Amino acid sequence: MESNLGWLMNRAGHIWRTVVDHYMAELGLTQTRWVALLVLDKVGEGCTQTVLAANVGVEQPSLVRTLGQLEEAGLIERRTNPEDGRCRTVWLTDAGRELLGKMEVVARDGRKLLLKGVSSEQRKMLHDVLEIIISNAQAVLEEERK
Amino acid sequence: MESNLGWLMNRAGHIWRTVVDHYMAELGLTQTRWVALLVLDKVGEGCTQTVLAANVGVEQPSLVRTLGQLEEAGLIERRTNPEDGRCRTVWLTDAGRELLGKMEVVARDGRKLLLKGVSSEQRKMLHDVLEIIISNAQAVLEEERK
DNA sequence: AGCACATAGTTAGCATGCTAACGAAATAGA
DNA sequence: TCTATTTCGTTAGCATGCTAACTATGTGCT
Repeated sequence: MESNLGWLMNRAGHIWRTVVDHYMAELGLTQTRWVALLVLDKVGEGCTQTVLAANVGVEQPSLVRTLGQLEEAGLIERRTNPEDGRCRTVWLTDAGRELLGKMEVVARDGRKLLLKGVSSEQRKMLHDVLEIIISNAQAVLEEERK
Repeated sequence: MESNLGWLMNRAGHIWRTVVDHYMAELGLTQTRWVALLVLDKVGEGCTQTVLAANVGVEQPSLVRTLGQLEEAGLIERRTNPEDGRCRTVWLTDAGRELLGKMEVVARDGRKLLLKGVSSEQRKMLHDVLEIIISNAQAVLEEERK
């Protein structure tokens, strides 16, 4: 019954990303890159790479590579931070902002397809439960780190 | 509000796997390998590699590598199929079955930690909603394939 | 029977995730 | 003040996912 909830969580998360990626590919973006862009927009421009990595859900070195690619593609830029020489802040370029507009349309359309047959009540519950699970997981990982 | 449901789905699926993996590592297993073993058990021994790959949620070549590793570790074996020379069926060895027993304990404990604070009603709804989403996604991918 | 096509598994090579280790800059403590 | 530690970004190298292409076997059409 609930013995495969973890299993379903994984499948659902993975296949969701695959579907959206299918459409994002038409914009010339790979999964890694559009995820980074969307999260940058969500977190807010000017954040540090560490903060961005944590929100994307990858380790810093993984993000460094992706940001390098996005920078090379002229979608973002990294600026040095006068207040803290260790950090570099991340910003969208005009081209990046323009692309993001298109991406949001794609993400919304994908969401609509994937949530077909799911009531608004269920959506709300899903949202809440997912947040609980993520919070629990973070607590566990935090605890284990010691 | 619901604009980041896809985002949460992904995070939750990913972090769930990370947490369980944390404990599975103590059994000497990597994420890829324990997932394959659990799914083999769920789908049933004697299935073909294609069926197993579909259920694990990876492409065949990815699974081939993993099965090679599991076979080398003496946890599974691949047998030729007398009825269809193209297929090879996958079976657990005694060592594999024994390890699986331990893995199920780990998976159950992990699930317990991750679902803390989630009511049984919410669990049921989560289960149903995830199945709807997966089903929708499969339909979309199927459609796109044409 | 024979030829085109489909299917299962595999191999090769690329993309992307990770950990480990490093340098530069900030911070804390003697 | 100056030394040890922490933090941020990076590089290097390994593990694992993917697609493309190949071989072997089965299937279907003529």
